Amino acid sequence: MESTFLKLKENERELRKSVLIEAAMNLFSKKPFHEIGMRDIASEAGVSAASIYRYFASKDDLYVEALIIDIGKIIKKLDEMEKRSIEKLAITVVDYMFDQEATFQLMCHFLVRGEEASAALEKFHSVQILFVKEFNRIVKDLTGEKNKEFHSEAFFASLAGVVMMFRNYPVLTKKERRELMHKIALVIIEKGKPVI
Amino acid sequence: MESTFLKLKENERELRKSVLIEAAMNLFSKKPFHEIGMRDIASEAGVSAASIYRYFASKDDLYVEALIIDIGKIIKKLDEMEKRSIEKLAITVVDYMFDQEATFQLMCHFLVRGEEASAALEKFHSVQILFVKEFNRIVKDLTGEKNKEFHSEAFFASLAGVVMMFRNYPVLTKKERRELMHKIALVIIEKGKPVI
DNA sequence: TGTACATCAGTGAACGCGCGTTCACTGATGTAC
DNA sequence: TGTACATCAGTGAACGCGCGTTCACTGATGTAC
Repeated sequence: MESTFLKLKENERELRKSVLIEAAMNLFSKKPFHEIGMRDIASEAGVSAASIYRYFASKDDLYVEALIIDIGKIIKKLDEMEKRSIEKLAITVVDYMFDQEATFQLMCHFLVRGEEASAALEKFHSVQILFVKEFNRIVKDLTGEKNKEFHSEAFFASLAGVVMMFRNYPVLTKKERRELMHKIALVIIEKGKPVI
Repeated sequence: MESTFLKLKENERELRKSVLIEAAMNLFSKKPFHEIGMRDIASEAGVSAASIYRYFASKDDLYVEALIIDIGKIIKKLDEMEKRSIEKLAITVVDYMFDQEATFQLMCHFLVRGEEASAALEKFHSVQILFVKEFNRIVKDLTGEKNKEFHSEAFFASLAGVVMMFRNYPVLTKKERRELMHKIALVIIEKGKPVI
């Protein structure tokens, strides 16, 4: 009985956390990443900034948990993808990173800062490893080949680089940028031909 | 006579600018990118923070000019490379981005922030286009093929992605990370085989 | 040669702001006896 | 049933700090006549 109550409370706590995380994720598409502060997230969620610290140790801690949930969604999306092919995988990944400002910004936020060695960064590193493994599994499932592990790592890293490089590419419209990224993604996976 | 004096003055001004830029570039390897402020750059250069604003309109303006100079150096380095091959090109690019913290951070700084539309960002966009063209030229010179333009774009973007993804990859030592990145870079250019 | 003026590098101090985070407190709910 | 106590979500206000940038000013150098 007691433990059930405790569990309910724990669930409720998790729910509250995810409300805060979703508020943050919402904001990312409304406001430039670097202009978002704790007060913004709080008011988006309808609470005070101080409240957030009941649930997260720091801003980076909230961010890393947000990214974890988001990565879970990507993995799920890739797993449930219909008519799976390596081309479709690439397009889906590129589109996700292009459209979900939150995902991309959070990913860069943690990837680009090295050093520092905070608790949040350690958490991120665990997720990073986990994601690489999951992505590798998905690629393996798809190709059936016993390809060496670093191939799928090369694959994802390349796609990430393409999105980073061209998501704000000048002159082009958003639509053209998307098409360019798709084109390049297909170049990357083009089989049996020189890549460059 | 007058115009000579004016020119000398202009030269001196450019020299002073480059002193500030070099001070900033120096700092990037000493201190995490996001902890560097105008006062740091100023004291590294031996002037006051206010002085910087005699030469640069803003922090981002200084940064973008620093990046321009750095990109010039990369292009020069790639052009002067001995025993040129596409493999060596890849390794050189990867190493440069891995070792020159300044280059990598500045590149990400401008690539990741979109929107905003500041004067500095517009400057960056010109350089971005210019760099893509130069890099394309180098790749073309090297391969001799009439490869389509987006191939060299795919190539560089992939390498950038690899560095972003693995430069702080946990568990591994710095040496192992470098080796991993080299390995992946070679996978990316591996010809006549499936990329993934 | 001397004097008045213009130019501009350089600066210390301050402005103004916003940030992440903490504190002391309230009030609601559940628990113990 | 009532009372004392514990727990904890939530908060307004403040802390403390550092940032990019501006301002009013000094002083050196060059120019004009």
